Amino acid sequence: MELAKSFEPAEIERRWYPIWESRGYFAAGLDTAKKDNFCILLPPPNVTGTLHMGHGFNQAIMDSLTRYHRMRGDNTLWQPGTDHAGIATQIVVERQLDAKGISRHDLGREKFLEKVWEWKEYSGNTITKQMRRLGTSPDWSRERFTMDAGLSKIVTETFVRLHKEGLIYRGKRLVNWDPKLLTAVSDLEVVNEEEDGFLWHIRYPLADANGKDAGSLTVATTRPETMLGDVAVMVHPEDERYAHLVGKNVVLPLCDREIPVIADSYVDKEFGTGCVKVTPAHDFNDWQVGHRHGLAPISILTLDARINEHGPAKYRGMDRFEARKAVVADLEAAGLLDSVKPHKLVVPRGDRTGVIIEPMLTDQWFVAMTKPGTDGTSIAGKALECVASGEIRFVPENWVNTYNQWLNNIQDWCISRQLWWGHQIPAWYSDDGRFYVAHDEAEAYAQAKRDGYTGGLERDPDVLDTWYSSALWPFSTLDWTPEWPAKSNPALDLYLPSTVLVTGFDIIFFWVARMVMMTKHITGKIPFRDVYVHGLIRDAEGQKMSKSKGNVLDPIDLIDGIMIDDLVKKRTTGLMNPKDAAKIEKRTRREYPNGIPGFGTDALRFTFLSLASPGRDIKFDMQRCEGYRNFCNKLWNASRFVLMNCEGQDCGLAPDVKPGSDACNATYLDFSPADRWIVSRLQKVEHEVEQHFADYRFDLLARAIYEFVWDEYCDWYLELAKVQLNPPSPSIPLPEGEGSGELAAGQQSRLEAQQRATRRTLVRVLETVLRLAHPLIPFITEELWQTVAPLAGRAEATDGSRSLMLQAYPKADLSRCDPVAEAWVARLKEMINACRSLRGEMNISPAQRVPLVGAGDTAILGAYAPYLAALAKLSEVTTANVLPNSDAPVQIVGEFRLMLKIEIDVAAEKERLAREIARVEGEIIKANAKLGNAGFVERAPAAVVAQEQERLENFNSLVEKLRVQLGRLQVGTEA
RNA sequence: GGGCGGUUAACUCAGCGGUAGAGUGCCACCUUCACACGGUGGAAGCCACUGGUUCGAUCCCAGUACCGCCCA
Repeated sequence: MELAKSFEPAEIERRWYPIWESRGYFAAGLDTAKKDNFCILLPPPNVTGTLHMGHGFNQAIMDSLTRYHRMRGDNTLWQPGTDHAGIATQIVVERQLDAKGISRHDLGREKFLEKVWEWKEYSGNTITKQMRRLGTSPDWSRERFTMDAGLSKIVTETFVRLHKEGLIYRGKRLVNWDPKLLTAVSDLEVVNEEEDGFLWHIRYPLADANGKDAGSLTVATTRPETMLGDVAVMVHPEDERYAHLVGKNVVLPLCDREIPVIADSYVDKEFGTGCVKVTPAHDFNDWQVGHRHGLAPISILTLDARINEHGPAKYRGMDRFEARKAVVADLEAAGLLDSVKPHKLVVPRGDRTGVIIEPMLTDQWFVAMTKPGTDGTSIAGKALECVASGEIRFVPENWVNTYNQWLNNIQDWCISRQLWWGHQIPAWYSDDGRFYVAHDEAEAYAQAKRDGYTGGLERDPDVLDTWYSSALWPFSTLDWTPEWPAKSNPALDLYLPSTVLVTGFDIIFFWVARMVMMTKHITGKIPFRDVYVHGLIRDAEGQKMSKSKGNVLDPIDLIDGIMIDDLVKKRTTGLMNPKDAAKIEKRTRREYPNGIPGFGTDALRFTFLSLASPGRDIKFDMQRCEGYRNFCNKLWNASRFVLMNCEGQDCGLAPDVKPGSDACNATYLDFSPADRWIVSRLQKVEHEVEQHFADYRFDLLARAIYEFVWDEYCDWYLELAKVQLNPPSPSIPLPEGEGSGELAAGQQSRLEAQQRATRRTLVRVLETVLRLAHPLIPFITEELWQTVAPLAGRAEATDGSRSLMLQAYPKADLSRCDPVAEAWVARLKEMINACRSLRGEMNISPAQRVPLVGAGDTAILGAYAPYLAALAKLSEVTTANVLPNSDAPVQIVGEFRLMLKIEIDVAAEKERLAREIARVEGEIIKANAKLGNAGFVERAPAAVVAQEQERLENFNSLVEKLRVQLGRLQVGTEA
């Protein structure tokens, strides 16, 4: 089959993916006899929409690892699935309903959930379709969803267990409350950011038994409206200014209440007036203070953040911001407002809604993080231990700090959410305030009965934090059972713990730490051995990609390409704030005036992997993507070349011929130093690649492959092979002693043996490269391999029923490294480069062939001659013991001197030589200085000193020859 | 306030105790029979700054500046 002239990815991708999938190549390996098992859990994407660049990046890494281990013959599982993403998904669906003027309450819980399930089907399918476009190879037959029946059952089971152990509890606590969503959220779902605000100084008059004006205390606050819920004023115990007032009362303005002045070291004497109001129901720190001082909190806000019945009648029903204005105005009217100053403060906002989070006193469920369990260790303690002991390893390891720091300061985890979409909490309430945590309603009733309660039970309407079920992912997706380990299955036995978790640092707390905690606590096993933490994909300016900024890229658009109008439309529809549209459109049109060209999946994947340097975020650079698309094209065309030269030819693959065997001798296969060199280099690359996979250094791995293919195989070996396949034309004299003229029969057969060896090397190296690169760029390699492999003797069947996916991954055979051949080629390259740079400096057109005279070992020069002639565009190569006396430019390569026989500008050549002499003299001065330094000679390692001496000798000999050459020019011109 | 990372060519990034690298871009030449998504040659860097350790520092250590992130 003739290959297209250039690589056209679209059709190839469309064709291969269904073949791989339908043939079951992605299926989990369940061979219990194998000792190497490799498993990756897909961080389940949220069913809130579509995949973004971060997913593409994350998945390119995981798929490369999976394909690599699968080819290595390991039992392999890449476990896919999606996350119900409680809040996020509920918001998406609510917004859709909103557009039709319907609220979720209009529908009712049951009907609303039906709508969400519909959305889940749609979104889930979109995501898995996109993953397929990325060429990912998870075991789709094992796809899970966090709200599947099986996973839900495990959620209930763990909840009941933890509750029984006293590690899940219900309590009235101050929690982060989102007044828009009307639900509690966890600490992690609150984003604290500094914003501009004000600091109000308010005077609280001292209460005096006689009713006279006894002065006042001035408190500073950023939230004046919360004063309605004040229960005290506090000062620092060592603050002399206020010491005499501690224990007295002040009158709370606007409210008809007296509150005490207390002393607590929490107060910062230097901040504001050194005098702080205490509002335990609306501030986390004040809650602690109130608790220490036995002050009952007064909650003044309703759940939607309006003043409630505990506030003065005037303010009741006002929104918190409206109330703030009213309170400030009234204080001012009363002459109690001392000052208002601009002030920067940290404002907590809900990460989903952006509204200001209100600390709110509510009944919620919590997981106890630091309370010792029945085995004496807390959940957080276990998570710390797993990492401290080295059972779990972070890559790069500095993330351990982040992990430890968080776990060492962890608060109990609020897991209840006042939402509808999610796992409903398995707790049932009696009419009289008792509750029963059970696997199901029947069990709850049984418990109630034993408890002496015979009335009705009502299930807790709340659902669990979406991360609760995510925390169970490492074992819930493997169909863990409550009876485990008595009842298990092969996947669970083989793949818990999994090998590596590949994730961004943004979810170390949300997800990674919680998986460790829950998996370790419930199963006693760690969830995974390695945590490979990669950076975030940012846009070209280093900005985080977000819909509202309008800088998101869809990985599919980089694969297929997109017209500018479509891109603008995509970026500007469905905005939270439609006002951004104009700005986004302008920016997009400026950045992509012609839209985005399609690069294909392989190029995109290769780009992601190349950019995956550890410990840093990625500014996504489309030009890099273009460069790697070009690389794919290069590989494609190199394959075309090999096929053109090898298809239908004898590629030296007679069945009984193995490298090193007797049959592999000069009469059948005559490998040149160039052949042996490329094979030698190949071993080194294979070796490097193995190391880079083990170290998760995908950037170096991609580069090793890139450089081998382009710089070694294409730029050099293919060019050298052309010489071997097309014997030198008679115009280039053969080395001395071999003569020109008719080839003798023996020479003819030797030539054939050489060409056979060349073809064999061409095709075998290429075939190996395709296997080597397949985990990174699966489509192009598969397509090419189908044609290349039969020629390389790697595939018996040529009907297309075999796949590169199932081939063995190349393994380095370092005994095939060949230093002699490497040195031979290195010197040849030097000579060719020397000729090329001479040509360049002499401004010789690439089209012009020029003659060369070489002086030095004539046998070696003779062997190099045909290669030199072809690669340096020489019309003829002659050898001589002494270079002719001429003005022609000369390059010195080791012991060899190469002269291009051309007419030149003598002045220019003299200048060139002088420049070169100056450069080398500079090096000589540096080397001499070094070697003249007693400290260096005495203390530096002998090898380093010897190396320096050798350099110096080389420079000295070079400069001498250069001077001779320059001298000859001067003599020549003077004569 | 605590912690982490970054600063290397115009851009995006590797690297590393002993000769500073790649891709893209730029300049010149070349449509040579795999590839113009190409070839050959070339220009381009006080490796942020200041000290220290060392025979030797872009690299290790300390500090400074700037940029970014996380936590409180």
